[in-house]
Amino acid sequence: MARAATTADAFNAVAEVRRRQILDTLAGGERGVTDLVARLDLPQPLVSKHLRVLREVGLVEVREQGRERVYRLNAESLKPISDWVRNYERLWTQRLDRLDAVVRELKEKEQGHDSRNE
Amino acid sequence: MARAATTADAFNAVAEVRRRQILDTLAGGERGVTDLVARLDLPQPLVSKHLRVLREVGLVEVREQGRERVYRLNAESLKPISDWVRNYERLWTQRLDRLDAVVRELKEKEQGHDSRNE
DNA sequence: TTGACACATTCCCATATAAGCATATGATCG
DNA sequence: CGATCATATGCTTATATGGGAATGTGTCAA
Repeated sequence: MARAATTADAFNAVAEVRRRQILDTLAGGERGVTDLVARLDLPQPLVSKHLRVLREVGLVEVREQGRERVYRLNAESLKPISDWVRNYERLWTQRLDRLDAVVRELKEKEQGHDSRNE
Repeated sequence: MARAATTADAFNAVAEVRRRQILDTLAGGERGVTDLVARLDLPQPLVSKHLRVLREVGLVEVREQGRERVYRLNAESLKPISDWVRNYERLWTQRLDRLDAVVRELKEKEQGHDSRNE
């Protein structure tokens, strides 16, 4: 088996930096393709291809306006990623908390008694 | 150019479901490879390969204990993902808020006056 | 109708993956 | 030392990607 398709889910779609850049740009509001091309300084076909992937995963939606295609972000599709990663945030903050605790302990020891081992 | 290497960053490493499962398992505590193999019901070489990718990205760390290699999670390496996605969480909660507002407005209209168009 | 504009699609290629299978490496025990 | 356990690595194959270049498609204006 090869790697899962980029269109398999949000995780795979978002793994590509350019696609994240596109989403970041769309977070600022709807944009036509030409606008995106200008802002990202990428060849138009490339942008269109990435947009297609994002569309297939539901991360963006299109609206036709004359001869323009206005893309907009659909942030909800990022929820699976958000949900998954949230369970881990606890872990590194905990770790920092514990570090804080250790630091406090050390300070108390330092002030209270003599230092056992320098 | 082909797709970015899976070892390019956490985004790419985590795109693979199996690798996420491994991380999920390690979130419950350190585990040796054989233990992981049993829990995930995957061929050992496959697990080892995935672990290597995770190691190269810094998502896990190893400790040698006799002839065992105990892997542990390094959650901080998920921070880039967490940081990136956090900016979007706002967007869909906002959207829900706005929906709430719309619903409230509709209810008020419904109760206050007659309905213009059913 | 013709031309310009806004996008999407197609073809091509270098690259590298995930998984399967076999085998190598390294530590431990008798 | 030889056998065994615990992991890692090597090799192969099917698959599909991102990007480049060229071209197709649909819309609007003159």
